[in-house]
Amino acid sequence: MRRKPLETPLEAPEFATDTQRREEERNDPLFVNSLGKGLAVLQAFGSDWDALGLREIAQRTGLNTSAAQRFTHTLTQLGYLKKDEKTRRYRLGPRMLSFAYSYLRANPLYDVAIPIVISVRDEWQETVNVSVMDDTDAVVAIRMPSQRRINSNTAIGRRMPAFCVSTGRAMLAWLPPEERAAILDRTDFVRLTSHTITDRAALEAELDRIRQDGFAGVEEEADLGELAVAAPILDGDRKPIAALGITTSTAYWTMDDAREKLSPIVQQAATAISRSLQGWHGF
Amino acid sequence: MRRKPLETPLEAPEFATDTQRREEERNDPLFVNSLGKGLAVLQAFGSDWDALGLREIAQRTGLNTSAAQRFTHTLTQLGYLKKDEKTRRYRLGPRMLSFAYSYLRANPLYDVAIPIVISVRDEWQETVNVSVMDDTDAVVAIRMPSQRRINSNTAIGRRMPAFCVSTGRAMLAWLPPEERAAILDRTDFVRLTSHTITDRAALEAELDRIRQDGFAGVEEEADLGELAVAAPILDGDRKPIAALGITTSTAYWTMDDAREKLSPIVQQAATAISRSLQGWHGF
DNA sequence: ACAAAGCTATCGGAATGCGATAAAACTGTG
DNA sequence: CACAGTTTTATCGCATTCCGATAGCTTTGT
Repeated sequence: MRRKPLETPLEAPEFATDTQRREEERNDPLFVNSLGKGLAVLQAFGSDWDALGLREIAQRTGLNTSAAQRFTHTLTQLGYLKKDEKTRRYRLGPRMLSFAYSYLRANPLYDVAIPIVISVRDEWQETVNVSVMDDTDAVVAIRMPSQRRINSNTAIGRRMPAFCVSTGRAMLAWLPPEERAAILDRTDFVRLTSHTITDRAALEAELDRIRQDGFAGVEEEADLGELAVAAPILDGDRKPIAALGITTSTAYWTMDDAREKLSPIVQQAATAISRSLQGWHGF
Repeated sequence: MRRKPLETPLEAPEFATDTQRREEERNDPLFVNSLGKGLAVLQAFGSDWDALGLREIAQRTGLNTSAAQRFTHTLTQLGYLKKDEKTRRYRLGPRMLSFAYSYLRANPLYDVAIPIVISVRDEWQETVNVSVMDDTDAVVAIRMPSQRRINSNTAIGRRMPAFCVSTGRAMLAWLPPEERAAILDRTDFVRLTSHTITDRAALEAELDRIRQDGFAGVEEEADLGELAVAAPILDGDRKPIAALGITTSTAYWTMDDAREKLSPIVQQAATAISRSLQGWHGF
């Protein structure tokens, strides 16, 4: 509500996909609709700030009031939603955080990456994060913000289109060609800032360059004033399962400086993590 | 394995997670069972490390194979689970992280707490976290680990019984008496270490002391070798909605030192956050 | 104060999820 | 490599469970 809506993306379209997908899956006999709808209700809280009323939930999910009623009721009973009895509005409950815990604990990446992320952050006083791939998006899995660039709208779990962020590009660049192509086929090349590369051919050329350089550098393509470099984290099969990036401000760094000083850091950190991840195979 | 169909199949399906609650909700006409079961499947991944097979999921959730099949299928379709086609086992997908993001972004606590948490951590080189209350548990919402005490089994979303951790006690101590009592009634006073206070009367006395002191200090009651102090974060109604704590090691600190030096820090930080949270009312 | 909007409660009907079962795909053992 | 044991996938008829319309109730706004 009080956040600058500059050129930052207002991520609305996430639910639209769910709706149409549900439409297709109508005659999948194994698909449990009720579950899909219930989860859609949780997703409806996606990127919004304040609590939602029943009516709003119904609108966002495309459910009718009765259905929204049943699902919010169920989710509240189970502790996933909290209801303010006074305003009769709903919020996500802290239980939602525990899903993140389960994910992180199950992933050996977390254990090995955390100490390295911390030491890089402390040494360079810059924000460090590790992201993983989810379909066409890069999702932040670990984040250690620096004092001078906190940017509280980026937190663990934030998803950004992979094609325009440094960690995403690092992963894309190391993907086998056919997988890369498949993801780019599905990608919506949204222009998040005036600097965003939205031409697929140009992006593919950039990815090849990244692969040669050993790291990805991105300047103001996702957020204005932001400059980031990232390197891929590879599993036992040499497939990119994550990427480690340093995010900083154009106020402090030029891309040339970052290439020279920051890129060796992220490469070194990422390969150190990769080394510890031999024997692990992502899906 | 097949069951003998000789006996009359009186309501067999029961939830491993919460059997009794399910029993009550049996005749709640608004409760959507399919959603509850689907979420139980996600919870089944809770505290376990490696991927789960269909059979294991069925066992943990108390669902039969068919049901487990339908729910894993649905969750996989929607991207919440990832399936390894080779081993046919399931893992949580990165999408689970996004729930945490939604929760954090919706909570004004995050924005105001993050900078303060960071500066305390950097100044004192100690692990700082902010936890919130969920029923009888304290759940970590923000965590900035220090170099020397990383403890990767504590991460965002970890839930611990409130009664035996510093942040939990800080919140309990500032709760209105009847709410405090209600929570303690439901609490299972497990002995996590030999130091854990498991006597309710003793705990209540300690909570009163905490209330007077203005902070909670806990030594080795949840984890051996760990020492922590915490202070409550209050909303506009002066109700505790969270707590800020410093977690450190008994190798570096004695409780006396911590009381003297660390407790003013957490109290100061927590009140600073509380001040910014005037006008906010938790549920 | 009075509408209008939003939320809660109820209910009959039928679509949808249920669970048994069988086939298929692995796993392990000699 | 055959064979038994186990886990996963696929199919299907039936009844349970979810659906959505509706009406009554509570809050909000002017």
